[in-house]
Amino acid sequence: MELALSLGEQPSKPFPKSSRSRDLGFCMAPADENRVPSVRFPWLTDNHGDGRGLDVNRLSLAVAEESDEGAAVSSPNSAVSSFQMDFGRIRNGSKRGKRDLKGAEAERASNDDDDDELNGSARKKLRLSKEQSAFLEESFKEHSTLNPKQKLALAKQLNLRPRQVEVWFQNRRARTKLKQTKVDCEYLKRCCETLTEENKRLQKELQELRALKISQPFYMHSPATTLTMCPSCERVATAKASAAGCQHQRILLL
DNA sequence: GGGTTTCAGCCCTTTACGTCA
DNA sequence: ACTGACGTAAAGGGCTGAAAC
Repeated sequence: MELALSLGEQPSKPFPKSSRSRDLGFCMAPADENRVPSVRFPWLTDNHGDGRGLDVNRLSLAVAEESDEGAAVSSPNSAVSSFQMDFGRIRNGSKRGKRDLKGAEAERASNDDDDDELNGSARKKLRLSKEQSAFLEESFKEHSTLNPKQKLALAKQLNLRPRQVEVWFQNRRARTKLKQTKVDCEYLKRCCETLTEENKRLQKELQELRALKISQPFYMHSPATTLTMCPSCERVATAKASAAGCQHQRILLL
């Protein structure tokens, strides 16, 4: 499978909505770089005869042509799922259903023979091939969002429906955000631990000083208002201690 | 020019499926 | 063979901005 696509041009609206299209500003490695999907796809030349994964070749879908936003050719299983999903959406009157009505109708018109097989069946989830995932990943590194042209180009290049590319990018952004959230969470956790340690240390110091106050009550004559900060050790000291050159004694009135 | 409607894109949550230990 | 955890494709709904009216 040849994967050579230049998305050269910048999206016309790369991050069109400031509040919603948040540029996460970093690029993470794919979560499952080494994962090799074992499901084989019939549009890949070495797929045949494996017997593993979805046996979509046996579905009597004669149509490889997709009408969805102009994608040229798609996989048989994506054709199956696309039809099923569009049909469901239209039946339910969902927003997406309305959006895809035209394409789905066209598709259905060319798939009338398959109605009986597909009615009421659950969606068939496909897994993208390693090559498809890798290419999408590369594209994502270039831009985390796609304009319609880029989406179509990617879809055509990868033999996917534009909707699949769109969904992949949505899910990919979600994964990126989730990872970033986890990283942030870890950072905050460490901050919290550090602050807890600091708090413990200060509490301990406070206890020591209180004990000192009890054991050496004569140092405690000065009222709190006369306390000054020792410039060398930056601790609060009595005026007397300070005037005497501050021996860095921990004399505090608490 | 401002209000309304429609459309499309995005995000978030959930569902369902595939894979693996 | 079975099962639970995990990853991920996809659905559905809400929100928003842009364009058309």
